[in-house]
Amino acid sequence: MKSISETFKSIVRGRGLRVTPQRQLILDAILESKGHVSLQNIIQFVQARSPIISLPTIYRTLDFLCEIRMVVALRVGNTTYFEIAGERPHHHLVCRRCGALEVLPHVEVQRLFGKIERSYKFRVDMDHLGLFGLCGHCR
Amino acid sequence: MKSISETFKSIVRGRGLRVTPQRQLILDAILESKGHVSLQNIIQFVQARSPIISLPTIYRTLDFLCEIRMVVALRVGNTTYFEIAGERPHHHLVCRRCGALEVLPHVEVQRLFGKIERSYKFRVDMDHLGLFGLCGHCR
DNA sequence: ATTACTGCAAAGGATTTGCATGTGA
DNA sequence: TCACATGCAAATCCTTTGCAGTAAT
Repeated sequence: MKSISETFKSIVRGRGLRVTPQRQLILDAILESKGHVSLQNIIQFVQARSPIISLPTIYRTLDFLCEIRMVVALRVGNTTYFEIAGERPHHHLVCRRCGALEVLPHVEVQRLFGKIERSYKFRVDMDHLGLFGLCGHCR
Repeated sequence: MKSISETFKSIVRGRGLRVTPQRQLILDAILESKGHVSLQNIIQFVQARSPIISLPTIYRTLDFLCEIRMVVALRVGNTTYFEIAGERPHHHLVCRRCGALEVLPHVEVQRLFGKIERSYKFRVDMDHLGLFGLCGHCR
């Protein structure tokens, strides 16, 4: 089983594109987060390690990672999060107070989506939901 | 029973503030929509009728209407919608194809929120959800 | 007569683009 | 070598702000 970094290199090179230190570092920022990172945190992470990397490169690289389907972008409220593509669909519970994100599996929302489809003839097809509220600690 | 426009005038004057043609026109844009209007549609509506009204005034007035609780703003994806405050909480089904918004009453999502509270000790407190998908016509 | 509200122009922040240079394959 | 990727600077988009003039009460 190849590591995600290896997979990344094969995908990129397979397309005749290039693996650069910038791309690796930005991918690392997402990998090390074990879950999801906000755009702002990625920028901090990257610039802390290598202040030379420019903002346009960060934006372009994140677009690039999404295009090659290594990464997905999630909009939750005003914040954009990035995570390694994979275990989708799934959802997040976002604490308003402490900002913690907790994963909510898709099965939990399937009943609601099914009910909506039956009652409203509307097929909800969201593969990510960000639900705000208060977590156990902050209640 | 007073009309919404009358209510608006009393609220505004009651606070020592002023009813202006600009504010009335922007409120009309929301009232005539029978439901919800996007910011872009409000701008179009207003500027079609009175091109003199400036963008800053539109933004300031919408903030103002929200502050006095006549109107609520909803972010659905990248778009901000405005509607007359009132029957909340409630939710929207948004068709990806035709853009139609359908109302989803809060009861429908209550079961999910309750389940989440029991299983995850997380209290979801969203009073508006925008659920994307395909409506009956566009399926 | 007050003083809140408006319009204009300009500032602001976040993201994107053009172009010359640098660099991975 | 050669095209892709980067960095810089500038452009863009949407929204907000400062300020002097206008208008509602």
